[in-house]
Amino acid sequence: MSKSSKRRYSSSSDSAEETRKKDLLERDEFATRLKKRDEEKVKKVAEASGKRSYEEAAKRLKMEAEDRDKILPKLRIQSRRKYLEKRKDDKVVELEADIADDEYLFDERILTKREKEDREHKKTILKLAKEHEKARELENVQRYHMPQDLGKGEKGDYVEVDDIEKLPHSEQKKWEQDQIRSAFFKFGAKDSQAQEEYELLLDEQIDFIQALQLEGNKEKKEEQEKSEYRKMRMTIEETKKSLPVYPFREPLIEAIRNYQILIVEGETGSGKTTQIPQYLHEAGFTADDKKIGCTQPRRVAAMSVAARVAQEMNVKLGNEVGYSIRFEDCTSDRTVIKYMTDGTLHREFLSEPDLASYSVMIIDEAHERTLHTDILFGLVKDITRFRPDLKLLISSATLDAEKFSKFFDDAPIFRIPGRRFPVDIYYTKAPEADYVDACVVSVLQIHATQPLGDILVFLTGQEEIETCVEMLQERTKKIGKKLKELIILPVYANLPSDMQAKIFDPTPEGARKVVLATNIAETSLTIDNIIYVIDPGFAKQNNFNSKTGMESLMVVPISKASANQRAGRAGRVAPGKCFRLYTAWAYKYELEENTTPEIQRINLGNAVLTLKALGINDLIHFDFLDPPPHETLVLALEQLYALGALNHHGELTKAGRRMAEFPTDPMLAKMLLASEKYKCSEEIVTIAAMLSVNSSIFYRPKDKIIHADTARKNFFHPKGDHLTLMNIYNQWAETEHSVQWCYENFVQYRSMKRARDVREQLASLMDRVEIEMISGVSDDTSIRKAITAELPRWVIYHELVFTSKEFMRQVTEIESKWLLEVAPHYYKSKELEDSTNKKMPKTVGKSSDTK
DNA sequence: GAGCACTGC
Repeated sequence: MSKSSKRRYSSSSDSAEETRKKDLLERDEFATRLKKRDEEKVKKVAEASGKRSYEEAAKRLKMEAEDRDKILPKLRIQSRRKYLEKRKDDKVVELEADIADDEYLFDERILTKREKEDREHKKTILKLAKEHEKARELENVQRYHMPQDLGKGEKGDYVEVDDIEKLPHSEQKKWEQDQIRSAFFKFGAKDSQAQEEYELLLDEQIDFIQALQLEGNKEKKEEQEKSEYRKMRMTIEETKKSLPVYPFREPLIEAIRNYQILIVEGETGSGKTTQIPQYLHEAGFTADDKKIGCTQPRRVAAMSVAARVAQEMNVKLGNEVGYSIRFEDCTSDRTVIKYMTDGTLHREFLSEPDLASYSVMIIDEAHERTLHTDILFGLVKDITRFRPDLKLLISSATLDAEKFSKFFDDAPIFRIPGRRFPVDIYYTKAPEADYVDACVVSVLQIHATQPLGDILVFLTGQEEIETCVEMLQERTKKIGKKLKELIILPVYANLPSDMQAKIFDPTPEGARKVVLATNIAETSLTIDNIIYVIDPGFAKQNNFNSKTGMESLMVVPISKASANQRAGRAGRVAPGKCFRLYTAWAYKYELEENTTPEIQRINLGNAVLTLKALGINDLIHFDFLDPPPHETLVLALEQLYALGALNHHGELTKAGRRMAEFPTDPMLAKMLLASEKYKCSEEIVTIAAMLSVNSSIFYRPKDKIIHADTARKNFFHPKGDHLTLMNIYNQWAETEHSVQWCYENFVQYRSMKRARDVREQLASLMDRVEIEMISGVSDDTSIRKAITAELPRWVIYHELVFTSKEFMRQVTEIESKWLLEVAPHYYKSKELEDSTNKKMPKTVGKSSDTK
């Protein structure tokens, strides 16, 4: 190195040092501004409601109700006028879809009898809407299925037939109702005798052998006797006392007082999720304006549990008891019991790193080991060290408790029994080569030989399910009317909501329902009346290869824990049977004990950025329950450096601090920031929103593939998928977010609605990170330049996925010189020239998502 | 011409 160049090097390093210092200073200033903003917001909320006693609050509620009654007629006229001005049939349809979606949300725990009432109710609403009245306020009332905000003793115009019945149900209520129904099930000699002759109809059969029983702790007889009693209407108080957790109330409170961290081991149906926060509230843990927090892995769970607890405590949802999930914060300054999703708490850490407003934090369903729950373990463990007053409860199903206890410095384990019926487990004598075919045979075999009761089959994906549906339809048609009716229903996340809802329709008398489901039925959906489970033992799993940076979605054998969870689905209503399409030997020796936790399987870009923003610099030594692979962390850090979120010291830059505000992959966050420079923030926000609804925009049913694909071609943009996505969104927005439009174009309304929600959230976050929303100033090129910031390479792909082959999803063509413009710290011009000579892979520059 | 388990922010 020559002297002059050496000098130049050192001087440039000096200025780099200055830039770094300046950036860090700006970052801290930005962080201070954010904090101030948050504090002002909190202050405003507090001022608005003030510190009121309980009586005052009740009084105010009543006054509010009176006020509203006064202005209600006025509002009605206003809303009617507005409605007439902008009369669109779409609106009515949209309302219908909204209701359907909301119903779907809650239907999981809803009874068949109720569904009828629901449908009636929906019709009434639509009728009303069509009369051009109350449309607006109905929308508000119906949105969350909340009881109306009325004073005591008052009745609203369209109060639900039975307010209590309308509320989402907790596990416990479900249990109670299940008991009633189980009494009606027909298990009799008459059935099996009559069906013996059908066995001859089946040309093939699978030999199953019973190996063991998944133990239940309730005998059927005992429960059936009890069900007579249960049929009588129980008061809330009686119901609460009948829960398995109830006898443990005092010892549990005692244990929580004595120990800072407690592992609560309890099976489903023990009532722990709904009762423990109430016990703690009653025991005075919410004094001094402190809250009890409880995290759930799923949105629906957070909402429905909160609703149940509000009902039990006889308060309005959102006041003393509330929930907070993305897009929806249903809490107030009076909230003392707050249910939330684990991801929400993770985000909350950014504005309240010490959880100062909580006295107790409950991490529920810890055994599910979601990414957010795993990160929370490390964060809350850290906090308990400097906040001795914070109580921590880790609630989990059996088996994992010991592990949690060990992680949390040998915290004591508190065991609560659950309630479950026994499930007989059957294995095949020999391995099955084609498990889809084996499923079909097993279903027919059960249908022909076993007493009535619905069947749940676990398959791996949409295609498999569609094949299986076809095969079953064909076979049952051949057999004809000799067998009882078999209702075949598919369910997977990408299936439109109205079709999903069909699995909740009651099975007609004398018929049998068979539900073909993905893993969605393992935890997310609970279907009534399932007596038989068929488990081929496979699932699709996402895996991230940090060496290639590629994600893969492949069919893998499930774990023992997962197999037992599936079997348990048969024992909710009555004693059940689970048919495993693998051998007992395979179960014992080939299946893993537990599914690899998510944190070890996925790209950690966003997680690492959030942790950095929380001031955790040494991620390699962060206290993980199960640490992610070293390479994954390194790759995430490298990627953040490439995006300019970290400087070469590994410190968070100002850009990084801003990026951390977005609940997206860091690549997308960078793209959003870059839109400022290229004056296309509106467009980029749309694209980011569309990208984050992850490729479930198109609905592609097997029988209408051609139609669906033609419809898709209409949106094609020659410059790439990102712009195509923007086209789709804009066209949809132009139709005023029409449902009809979605149907016509084979676009999933649910996904589009979600994109709209995400878009709104991103837009407000843009304001938060001080970026103006600009549109229409720029052309395709600047939009594509901004996209380039997403990932400074030659083609921009949003995802790299290995399924049957390597796929780039969402591809946009870019020019190599833009890389230099966007990421000068990462690319040198020489490097680019060299590599442009190299032969590109075939897919480069081609659009993979829209052909 | 190919394909996309499930969540969550």
